Amino acid sequence: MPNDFTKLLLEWNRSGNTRQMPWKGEKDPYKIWLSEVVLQQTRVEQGLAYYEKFIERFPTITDLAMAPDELVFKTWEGLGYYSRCRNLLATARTIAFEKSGVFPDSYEDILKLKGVGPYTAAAIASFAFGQPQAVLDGNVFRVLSRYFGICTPIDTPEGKKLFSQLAKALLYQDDPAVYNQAIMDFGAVVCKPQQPACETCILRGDCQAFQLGCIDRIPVKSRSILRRNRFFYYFILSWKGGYYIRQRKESDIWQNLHEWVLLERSEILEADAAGFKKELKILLDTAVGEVREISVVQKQQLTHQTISGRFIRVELQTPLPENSGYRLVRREELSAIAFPRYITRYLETHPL
DNA sequence: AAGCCGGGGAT
DNA sequence: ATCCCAGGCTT
Repeated sequence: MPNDFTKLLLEWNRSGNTRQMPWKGEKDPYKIWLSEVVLQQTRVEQGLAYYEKFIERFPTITDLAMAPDELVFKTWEGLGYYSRCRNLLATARTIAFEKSGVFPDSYEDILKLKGVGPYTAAAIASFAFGQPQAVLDGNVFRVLSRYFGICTPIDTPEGKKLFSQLAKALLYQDDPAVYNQAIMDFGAVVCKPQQPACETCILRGDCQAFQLGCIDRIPVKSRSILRRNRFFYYFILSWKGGYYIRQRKESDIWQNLHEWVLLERSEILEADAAGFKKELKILLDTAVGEVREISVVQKQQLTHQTISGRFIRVELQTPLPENSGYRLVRREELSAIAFPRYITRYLETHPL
């Protein structure tokens, strides 16, 4: 027998939830998994086009598993958190080639997949296989903390444990999939982070945060993130119609994506052609050509870093040495290679 | 347990 | 500017 919260939530879902999404009611675990990974820390509106594009290009998990890495990364380009893409591909290959294309159907086995944590495992288990696993995402944290007036920080082990138990206890056993979908829809549409629709909310009579007038202070988070400033100077070196790039490998931002010749500094550098030419010469330990253009300062905000810098176009007079770490690619090849947004944004206004 | 990993939209 | 998003991995 459902409790009051679950009853009210299901009532809202029946009568007041008009939210539509392509994966709603979907039972194919591949599509569920794909949609969930795309949507990790990503708004539905932002992820939607990527989901459609993946399904179109890779209709089955085997299609995805057999695809070249670069095509998959190119499809993911611009969505961010690129480890999701790397793990997506690894898991597709594991399932396609080691599990005969059969998606695991128990929560425990789903949880073992790369890139699949407690939330995604619960989502797949409930949506694709109807299992009684309660999802716990940003929406659920917010809805439950407000409704029950819980001030325990949600980003601590204690908070995670508390909300996990609560979510489990509230789950509608007769239809876990509908319940999970409903609570996330409710959090996204009604119990929003800012300016929630309390005036029309059918749960407000029992909502502790609303009754106490502290909606805007719940959920509570313990730590605040601090950002560091980094300064990237990208040299776009051209040689005989080609351009030098490399793939980022270090454990740093934008892993697996490509970039131009990078000079990183701890401060902003002026648009000084002679200065940049000198820096480049030191960086590559080789003669360099003419500096054609230096861009204005471009800035991008990441979660833990603020990237600022310039793009410097240089026409080489000799090719780079073989051991430079960079490879020469033709201009036409660049459209198949994945770059971080910081670079594609520049290219939008400064085509090669 | 804390820190790190993108990009975009809303406020 | 700040917050947050259908979180998960690494250290």
